[in-house]
Amino acid sequence: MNSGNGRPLGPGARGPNIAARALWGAAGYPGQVLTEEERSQLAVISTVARFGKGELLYRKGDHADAVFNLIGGVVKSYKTQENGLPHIADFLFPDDLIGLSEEGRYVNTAEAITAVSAYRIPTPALEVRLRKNATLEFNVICKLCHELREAQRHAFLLTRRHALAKVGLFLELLESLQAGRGEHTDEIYVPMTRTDIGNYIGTSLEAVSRSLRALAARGIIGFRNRHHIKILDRAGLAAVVAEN
Amino acid sequence: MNSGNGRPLGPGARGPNIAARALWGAAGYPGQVLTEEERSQLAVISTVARFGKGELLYRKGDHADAVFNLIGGVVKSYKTQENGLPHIADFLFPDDLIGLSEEGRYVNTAEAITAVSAYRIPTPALEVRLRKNATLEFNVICKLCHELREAQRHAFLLTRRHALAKVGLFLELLESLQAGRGEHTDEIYVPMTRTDIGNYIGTSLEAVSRSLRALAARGIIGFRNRHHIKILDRAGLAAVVAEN
DNA sequence: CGCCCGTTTGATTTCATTCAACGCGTGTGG
DNA sequence: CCACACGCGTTGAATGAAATCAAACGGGCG
Repeated sequence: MNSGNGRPLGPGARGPNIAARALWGAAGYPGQVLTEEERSQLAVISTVARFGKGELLYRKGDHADAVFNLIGGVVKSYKTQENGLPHIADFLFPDDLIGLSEEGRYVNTAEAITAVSAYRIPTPALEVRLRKNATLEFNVICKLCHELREAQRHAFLLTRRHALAKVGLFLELLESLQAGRGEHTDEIYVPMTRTDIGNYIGTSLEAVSRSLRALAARGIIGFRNRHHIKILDRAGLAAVVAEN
Repeated sequence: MNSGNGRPLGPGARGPNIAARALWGAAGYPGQVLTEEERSQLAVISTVARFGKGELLYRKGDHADAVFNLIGGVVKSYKTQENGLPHIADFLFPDDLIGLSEEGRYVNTAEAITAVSAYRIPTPALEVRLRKNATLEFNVICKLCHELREAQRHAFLLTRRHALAKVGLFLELLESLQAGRGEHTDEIYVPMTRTDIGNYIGTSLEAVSRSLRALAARGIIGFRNRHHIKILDRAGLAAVVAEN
């Protein structure tokens, strides 16, 4: 089972699953914050949806009638700025929650970068559940804090002046996300295009390309192919990132 | 009463107060998310703390034993990067919640930009309250979503290439925050230094200074003094921001 | 096998950083 | 009461790095 494009579900159970880290508790907090019971509860009110590469999960401004909990695949969340260029706010991976809204409307557009499967959880049912189950709700708070920190890391990355440092930090970010999902860490999976990376780190796609090549030329990273990068010299990478 | 450096408390009641916006509900959602009852509950477990300009509320890495709910004054939340330069993650105003932690440790350092008064809410007591009161908890979720959107706006701002556009967006941001707090909107209060602004928008302090002066030269903004700016030409400002 | 999208590489231009000096206002001490 | 010093802000000139425009390349998919 689970032989499709997705990754295996969490240990045993089926149903929505959320990855986050402890807020105040001890360090040994598991990556998953929902109990089996809660996952089942959420499973009752949710459906599984599938999207092909390039398909939209929703559009900015749409009525926000559901949130999505990714099962497999990668999603980019973006908005288009006044000048027409897109700004990618976030890349989303399995066990992430997506569909943030403001006053009933989605604030970003979500597009599948790869084939995607996700639990679709209608917001009215979710809100009812949340108000009833304080523990579930607390876990959602943990997840939101987690995403808040991610957004702050993103902003932190964007203050780098040199494209080299931005790309380096981006790679470190991707790797840490991958590690956080419990996947192998010997190679970084880079599902998005150079253009997407540029729209995330705030540079032109050419600068992304040049930076990656420069890192490779210095022996800091190596390519298996366009979407699989290996970090060969961690200290060197850290140095590049640090010198801004 | 309330004649000190603080601003008046919310309508009538005393106790912690949180500003946020609706998630899924109707548009007519009030800026304040706590009921009188909840404010009183929180008041029981919290104390009022005061900090002078330049004083630290807490340091990055400290054991996170409390969160703060600002009553009056302005706080900057920052971390120092590898190269030694500070990055300001956030400016915090009255009714904001501050003291985000990861696994029991503060992730940023918080410093008072002006004289500050704040409710200090110990985390253990808060967690107990949250787990008991689902509505209170739901409101905290609203607040966190709000802050998440703010962080994404920050990242959005940081992708601007030209310092002029960054400063313009920063002014619009300050103004919208001010409006969200229900204060007058005819003049923007800019409590932070040029250096702080630079550390927030990712430019040198000189670029901030030059950009502000350029905006003034174009008649887009006007100065009453260093910390009070008036927007004279909104369309012009929007144009500057839009052309990246 | 050939097309097309994504990527790489190159030359020019532009803007922010950097280093440096000066101005301004405030608070302090003589 | 004045002088000075210090922090903060402004202004100027030179350097450097990325954006932009443009063209060639490669790999994957029909």
